[in-house]
Amino acid sequence: MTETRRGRPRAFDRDAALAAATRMFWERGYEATSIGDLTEAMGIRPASLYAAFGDKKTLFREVVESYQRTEWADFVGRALDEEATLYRGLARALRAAAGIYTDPSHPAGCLVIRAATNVAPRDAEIEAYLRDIRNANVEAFAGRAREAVRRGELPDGTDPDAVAQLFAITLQGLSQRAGDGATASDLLPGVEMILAGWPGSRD
Amino acid sequence: MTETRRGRPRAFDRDAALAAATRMFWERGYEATSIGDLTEAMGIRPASLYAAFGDKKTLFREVVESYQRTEWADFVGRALDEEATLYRGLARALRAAAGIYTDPSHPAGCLVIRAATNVAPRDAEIEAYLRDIRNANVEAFAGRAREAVRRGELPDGTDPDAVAQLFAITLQGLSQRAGDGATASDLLPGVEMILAGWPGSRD
DNA sequence: TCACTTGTTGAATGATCGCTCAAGAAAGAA
DNA sequence: TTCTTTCTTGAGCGATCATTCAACAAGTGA
Repeated sequence: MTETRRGRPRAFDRDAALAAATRMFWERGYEATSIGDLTEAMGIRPASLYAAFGDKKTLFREVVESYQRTEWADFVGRALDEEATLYRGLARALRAAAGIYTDPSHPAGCLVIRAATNVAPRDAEIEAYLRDIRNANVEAFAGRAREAVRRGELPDGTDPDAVAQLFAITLQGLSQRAGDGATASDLLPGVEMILAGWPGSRD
Repeated sequence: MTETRRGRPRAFDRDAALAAATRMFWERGYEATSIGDLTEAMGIRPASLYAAFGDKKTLFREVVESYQRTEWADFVGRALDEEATLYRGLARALRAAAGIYTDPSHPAGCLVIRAATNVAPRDAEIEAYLRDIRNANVEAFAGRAREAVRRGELPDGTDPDAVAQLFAITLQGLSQRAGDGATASDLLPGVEMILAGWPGSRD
């Protein structure tokens, strides 16, 4: 029972505008993207942006939330969820990251990792917002690793936190290297070398 | 034969001011550090900064050059130069990075890796300046790895570029994790797991 | 002593920042 | 038609940005 909207209808596609904003933030980061950059990319004027999305910080949070639901970010969680063992999930995620982070059809690397690294004090909450997401992801990796140790997928005494940090270090490093122009074929052999150190079974 | 300086002498210690500027840029990055932030940290006024260091970009380049000569950045090259084998140099550098990047006595991570990642188009040359340094370092790693393969330190068929990317991915990932608040004891076990995959001799 | 050189001071430059507002336009409701 | 609601437009807000300038201060050289 959706009521008919009163008042003048929006003249632009909200989802398309959000996608354009996502691309800008992904490419330049939060602070380096100005409202002027956004309105130009979205094809609207400032007052329309503020009416439809709130202020810049609110828009950015909505961008991040929608980004995390896309395949460009969700591939990690899906790999860990869908594969039967931790090694398979982790290996699939890291190999996929080498491809996705360097895919030329969109900005390099991961938006959550890259978009708010150098930030003035006035935007410290945005920096913390992304950092909290990243650290929560590391904690989720550690939980998955503890489960794997319990299941006997890893040798006794293997440190689940070490596995989680290995994973986080590699993912964040891949994102950085992609931002520096590395290609998938540059990164994949490095990923394979890292996977070679895996302590347990590869099944 | 240093001539005596004519004119009014400088009222501040240029090296100390440069160190203060380094700290600011290291902590916040290039764009998020304003001239006002710098003059406050350096204890001087804008006109003195411009007289002594040129404009913001020139100051930043001098900061980066002096930073690279410090132990906080030079430890990588020294590890690779001083150790007899590539593995030893690489292992020493990565273990040291886990400690140095998280050392609470200075800002987290590496200035060259972190200080210009989200940058507006007007400062694209600064972004490129640091990226070129990083990519030149990767190329230097690859050269060192080619030499190691030639020397027989690594199994036949080992890809020197893969070794270089493994090294770069890990270093840049460590810098990122340190920026997110990870400690040395968080990161070291992850480093050890990565080193465990090394294909050749550990000597 | 006086010219010359260099550094410091405080104010001010134009540009850009995120954001807002008054006026008008386009829809449904009465 | 007229009222109400919502959106768009274009102009403009104060704040902050990097940078500069004229006036003054503190040294050296003659």
